[in-house]
Amino acid sequence: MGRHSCCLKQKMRKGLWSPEEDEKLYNHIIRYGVGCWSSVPKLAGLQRCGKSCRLRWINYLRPDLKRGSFSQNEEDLIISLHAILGNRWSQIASQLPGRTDNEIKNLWNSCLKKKLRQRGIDPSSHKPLNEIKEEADETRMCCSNTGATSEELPIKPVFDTFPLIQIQTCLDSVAEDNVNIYNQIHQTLEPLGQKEGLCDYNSGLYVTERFGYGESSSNNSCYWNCSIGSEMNNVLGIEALNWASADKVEAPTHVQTNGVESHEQKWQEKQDMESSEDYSTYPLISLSHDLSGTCFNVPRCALASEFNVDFFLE
DNA sequence: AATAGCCCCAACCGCGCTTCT
DNA sequence: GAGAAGCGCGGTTGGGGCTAT
Repeated sequence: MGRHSCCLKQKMRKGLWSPEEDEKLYNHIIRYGVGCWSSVPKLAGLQRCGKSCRLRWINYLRPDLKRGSFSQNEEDLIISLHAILGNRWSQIASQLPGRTDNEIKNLWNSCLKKKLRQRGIDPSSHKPLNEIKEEADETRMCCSNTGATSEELPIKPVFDTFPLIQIQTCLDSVAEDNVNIYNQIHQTLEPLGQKEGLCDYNSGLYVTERFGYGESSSNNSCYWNCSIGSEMNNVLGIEALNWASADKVEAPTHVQTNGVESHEQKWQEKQDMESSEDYSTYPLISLSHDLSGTCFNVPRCALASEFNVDFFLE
């Protein structure tokens, strides 16, 4: 793999962008769109690598960028999201319209970490600092009792703080006024993350929205797309699917397998007619055998009711 | 006024993943 | 299937501005 071929070429300009360069890049993208980044500098008449152009556009030139300092609400939202997502700056940025991952990363490293420490909170774990200290003391005690150093102790699997579900939804509607977002997300998802066997986040079940990075949507009816990786069963076994409840899907799921639709329509009918049909009777485990590559489209409202997190709904 | 230290932020770097050939 | 190319992400760096001495 190595470095980009464009970066190996000589005579590429580096460092700060001049206003002329900005203008060239801006005009080019406004007129022709991005297309292939590696060809952008040549077409725009710039002596920069495509990567540099991409970065400049995303972090500075994009017309939808919000300028100015972060509001208190934005800062609170970043802290809340960081508690769940960790250093996934691009995912955090996708919840803050007009803000870039770089900007948020810089804010975190320069200000928010400091603020949290001042409040007595450890910025990496989001736990009270005294709690962290107690844990460290316990570890030290344990080490001294066994005669082992902390490095020699058996390694307990470390799990991502944001298991199973990557929520990439546009929270613009709540960013300004939902002060309880952290508690809602955290209280709901933390128990899931704590369950054993639920924690292969990359190969397991994940949820993303259909729209991608940098895009936002006010479309309330969009679905979360839950894909089950082919390695799911290998890595986790059948228990991995017990993610929402012990043995059932409490929320209605729309399952598309080989183009065959199933529950979406029923869900809609239920919504429309307040049908009394009980969807909790669909056992999830029974679906688990041939789900490799299967795509679940879970209505957002269904997850909202499942997780009791009302910010999912606008 | 000079300068040392700190802070902030734009930009670079390296790596992993995806797509293309 | 393998290698190359492209893209995106997170970590890091370096320079400019501000402040304290």
